[in-house]
Amino acid sequence: MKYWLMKCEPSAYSIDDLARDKTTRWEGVRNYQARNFMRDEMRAGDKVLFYASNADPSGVTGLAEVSREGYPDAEEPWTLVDIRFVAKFPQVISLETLKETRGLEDMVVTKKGSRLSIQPVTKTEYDIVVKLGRKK
DNA sequence: GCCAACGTTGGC
DNA sequence: GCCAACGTTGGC
Repeated sequence: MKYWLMKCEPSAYSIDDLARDKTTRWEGVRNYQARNFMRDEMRAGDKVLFYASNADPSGVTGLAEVSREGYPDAEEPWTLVDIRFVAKFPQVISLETLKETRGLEDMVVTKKGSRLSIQPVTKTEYDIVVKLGRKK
């Protein structure tokens, strides 16, 4: 079981869209490192922190999981996965909060200049964010 | 294989 | 909307 953070601009696709659709094809990733994670490491059932980038505020808006493992995009040489809606947080866990939270110091998304749209997350980090997300 | 130019991402 | 940081491209 692995844990991931997947970014998307809410103007393109939001947690509400995922809640409505239940599952979606994670199309359009055009970065080799992110592709390699999808192609080589993601497994069905892996847990996903759904992150809204370029948002107000940017942050984790909910949870998802991998519902279909990496399969080839129509456009070579890219890969995609499907993800399934799990939960929407009652409030966004903002990037600022993530940066201030003990235990998340090494989380990729809190690092300056981290543009990778699919990032590995440790179980510890995942659990901390889920705990934050469940708080009212 | 270097690296300048260019395009994109994403916080602010 | 700005622009720093980063990834990619392509000439050499």
